[in-house]
Amino acid sequence: MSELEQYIGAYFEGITENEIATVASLFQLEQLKKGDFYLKEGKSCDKLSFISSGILRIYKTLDDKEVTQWISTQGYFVTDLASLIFRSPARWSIYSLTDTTLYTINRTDYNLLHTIVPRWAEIEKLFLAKCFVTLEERVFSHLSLSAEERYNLFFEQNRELFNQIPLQYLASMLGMTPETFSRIRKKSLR
Amino acid sequence: MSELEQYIGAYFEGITENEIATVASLFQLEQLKKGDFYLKEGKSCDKLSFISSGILRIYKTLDDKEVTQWISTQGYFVTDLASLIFRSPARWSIYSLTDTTLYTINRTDYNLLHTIVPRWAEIEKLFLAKCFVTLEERVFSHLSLSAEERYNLFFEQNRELFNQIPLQYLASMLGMTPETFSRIRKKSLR
DNA sequence: TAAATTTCTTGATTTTTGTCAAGTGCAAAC
DNA sequence: GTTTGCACTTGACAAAAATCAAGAAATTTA
Repeated sequence: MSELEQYIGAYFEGITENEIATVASLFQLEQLKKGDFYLKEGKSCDKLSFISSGILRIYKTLDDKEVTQWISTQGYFVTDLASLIFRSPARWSIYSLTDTTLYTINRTDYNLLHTIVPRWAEIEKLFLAKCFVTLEERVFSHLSLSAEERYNLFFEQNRELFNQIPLQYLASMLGMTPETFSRIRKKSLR
Repeated sequence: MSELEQYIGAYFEGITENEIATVASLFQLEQLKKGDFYLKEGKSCDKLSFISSGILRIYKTLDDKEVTQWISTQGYFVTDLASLIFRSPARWSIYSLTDTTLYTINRTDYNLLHTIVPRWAEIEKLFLAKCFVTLEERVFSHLSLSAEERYNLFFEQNRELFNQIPLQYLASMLGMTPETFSRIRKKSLR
C-alpha cells in the first residue's frame, strides 16, 4: 500500500481498501521547488493536494503586510476550499518553503469521486467536520489565550517545525509579531 | 412553505421541494425560556437545531472566566458539531439569552437524512464547507485586525445585536474585555 | 570563501489592551 | 416605589504586545 493510500485510509474513516485504491489512482504526482507557487490569490484553485513531503505556507497579502494563515506539512491536505468548491477567486496564496512533493487531484476528478466511491460525500463530510472543529478550537485559542500561551501550545504540538522554516511565519500564523515571538522563544528556551 | 422549509431551501443549495418537505418534517418544535440551557458542556449533544426566533449564547467555562465562542440568532443552525457527529463530550454550553423558538432534529433522524434525501451528504458537505470558510475568515480576523477593527467589522455586519443582548458577551466573542469593548464603543458613537 | 541577503535578536519606546476598583444607570424583584 | 442585582462606564495603573532601529547570526549566492 502506497504512502498516499495509507494516508487516505487514515483520513477518511470507514473507506474500504478497494475505494482507497480507486481514489488514490486519481491523484497525480506534483513536484514543487522551494519558492514555487502552488496557488496565487485571486486565481481559481482547481485542485486539491496531499502533501507527501515538504512544507507549504498559506498566506494573504494586505496593503502593508503579509499574514500567514497556516503552515502545511507532510500528511496535510492543501487547497483553497472556497475556490475549489464554490469557484470563487482564491483568497490565499500558497507557496513552498522547501522542495515539496504533492499528490494532486484536479477539480474534475475530485467532483467525480462520489460516483466512484458511493460513500464519498459522507466520508468527505466527516473529514470537513473534523476540519471545522479544529478551526473552532483555533478561534477559541485567540479568544482565551495570550500570545505566550498560544506559542507554548503550538510549540508542544509542532516542535519539529521550529527548526525547519523562518520563524516569522510561525509568528504571523500565531497572531503576533516576529519580535514578540522571539522574546517568548528566548524565555521558553531557558 | 413554512419558515423552516424556506430556510432549508436557502441553506442547502440544490435541494428539491420534495426533499425540503421531507427534511422539514423530521424537525420538532422546541421552545426555550430565557435562561434555559440548550446544551451543557460535557454532556452529549444529540440534536441539531434551527433557530426560528431568539438568541443563543455558545460558551465555555474556564477556571477563571467564561469565554463566548459565538452568539447565534434567527436563521442559524446550532449544535455542538463534534459531539453530534463524533459523539465526543460537548465542548460548549449553550443557553438562551431571550425566549427562543427552535426546530430540532435528533441524532437518530439526522443520521437517517441521507437515506431519505439521496443527495443529503453532498448537500451537507457544501454546507459544512461554507461553515469552514466562515471560520477561516474569523481566524484571519484575529491574525490581521486590532480589537477596534474587529469591533467595527462586526458592528457593521450585526448592528441589531448591539441593543438586544449584554455587550460583555459580544466583547468576549470578539476576543476583548468588556472594558476595552466599552471604550471602543464610546469612540465609535462619536 | 567572501559577499550579499535574509532572518533573528535586542533595546528603547509607544501603543494597545487588560486589570482593578469605584461609581452610574437601569431593570427586575420585592 | 424602594431595593437589589446586573451591566456598563470610567479612571488610574499595569501588563502585553507592537513599533522602530540597530546590529548579530544564519543562510544563500556569487
